[in-house]
Amino acid sequence: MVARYAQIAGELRDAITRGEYAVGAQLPSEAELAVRFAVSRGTIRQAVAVLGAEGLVGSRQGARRIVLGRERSQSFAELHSFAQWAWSMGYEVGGRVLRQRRRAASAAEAARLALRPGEPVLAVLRLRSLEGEPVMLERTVYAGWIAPAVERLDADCASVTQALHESVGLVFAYGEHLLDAVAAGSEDSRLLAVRRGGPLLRQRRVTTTPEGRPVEWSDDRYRAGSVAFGIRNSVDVNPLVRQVGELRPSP
Amino acid sequence: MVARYAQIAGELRDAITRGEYAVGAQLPSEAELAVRFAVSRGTIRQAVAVLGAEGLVGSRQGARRIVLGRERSQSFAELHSFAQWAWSMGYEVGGRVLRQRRRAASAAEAARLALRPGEPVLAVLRLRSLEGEPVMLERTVYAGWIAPAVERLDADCASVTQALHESVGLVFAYGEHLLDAVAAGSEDSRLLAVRRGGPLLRQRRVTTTPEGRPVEWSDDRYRAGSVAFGIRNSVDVNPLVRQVGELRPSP
DNA sequence: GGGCCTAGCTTGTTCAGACAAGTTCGCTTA
DNA sequence: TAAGCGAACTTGTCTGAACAAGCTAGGCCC
Repeated sequence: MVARYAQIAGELRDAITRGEYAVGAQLPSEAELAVRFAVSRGTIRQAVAVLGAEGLVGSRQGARRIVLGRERSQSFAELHSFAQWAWSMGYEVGGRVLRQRRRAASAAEAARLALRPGEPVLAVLRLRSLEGEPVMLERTVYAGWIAPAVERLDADCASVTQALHESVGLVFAYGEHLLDAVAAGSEDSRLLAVRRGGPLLRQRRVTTTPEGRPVEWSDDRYRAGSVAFGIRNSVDVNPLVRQVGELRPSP
Repeated sequence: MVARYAQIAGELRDAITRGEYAVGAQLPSEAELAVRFAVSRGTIRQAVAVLGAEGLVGSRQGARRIVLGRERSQSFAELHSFAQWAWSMGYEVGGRVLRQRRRAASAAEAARLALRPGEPVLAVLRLRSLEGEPVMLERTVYAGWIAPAVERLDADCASVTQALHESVGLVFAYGEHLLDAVAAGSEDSRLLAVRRGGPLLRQRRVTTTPEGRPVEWSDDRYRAGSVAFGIRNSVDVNPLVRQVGELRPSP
């Protein structure tokens, strides 16, 4: 059972993607759409709000909505799961666990995962590849309560997200991401086959269940040029934030 | 005149920031808030929707909303304008134009700026510093129609955004960003005082007016460690997208 | 022709009510 | 004790209405 406003949002999104409404063109008025879809104006507003949040259309009071772009934005699952993302694009994806061990959470890890320092966590090092080439190195710390389920997985399990969903019904719902660039360390350079000190795109992230319980804290490093992250924002909705790193890198 | 729902969103956001509602705690129910603020439930829903879009609270049907984080997210202006961001954090900021010239738009630039190839654009190279240290190199291409206003600015104008707003009333409303890591080129390394081939965080972006007219296309490169970009997302609202770069870097 | 002004259109805000769907928790039952 | 059930609560969806505020285009006047 999909909500009516979501169906309408889908139809409008498809129309935009098909080019029926060109970039820069105007969308029909809310009243017009309400008649066309035989719903109230409130439902139409919910539908176009979805498109607004996706950055596909913009709006100004008094003027008709305009189309800003036509690319479909990814689902949360596609962003969270490297494998699901690669599959959706038709790429061949690989993954291999290189190291896995239990240990006590550091202070920083405990804070990220809402644990007490010293509580057990599971640290995993995974190498991800795309079309056979190593592309990303994933250093993940799982909260102790999910560790047994992770340990039961195959070492070359492609989609951990999907496997955990199927085995224990775990669902990820919220994420917090920090993107920056770092120099490849010796382990990074060896495993990703890049020059030591060369550029890597780093994505640090915490992922949380629908109940707000943090599950994992990860440091993912992508080979430069292999992937980029995209974001659309506006005056009304700006999820992107710039933060200072360390101004003076410690020697 | 600020909308009532925005006021309520502000009060709730402040309460969360103050720690009145701890991370992981529940928010009062919509009905309760409606009584407390003496508005209808619809208005309360708009208010909490704002907090949801900011990633501060999460919600599931049937259960009370929970607090996910407490940091205030930045305004569009703070993200867009390097200077306004630095000022808001109390840092000293500097900017200097190193090169500026008019030329014809390349095919790629024309596509980004919704121009025809060959139409005139203004290319500017700016060095940005924080606390006296060079931190970011900004290569911006302005659409021809705004070029005269940009050329009238001082070479060491700190906030171009603010200056253009004051001089010609230009307002930025939408942005599209692409984040990745690149190796420092020779010009990059000289101006940012980093090793050639070392890591830089690259932010490529297009900014657009409220009418949907693209104004500038920029390639900003940050010294590694100086800044990071943060994003919160969820199953319901996911503005972040992962994209492939070039899988095989051209030799 | 050019500028001003207004009428009509369009989006933004708010309300009140109704029902659907999911969660929580205490009570009952095996 | 443990599982199952259901009532009360809470968020999600949708309607219809009204007014506010901003934009646009066409007509009018100079």
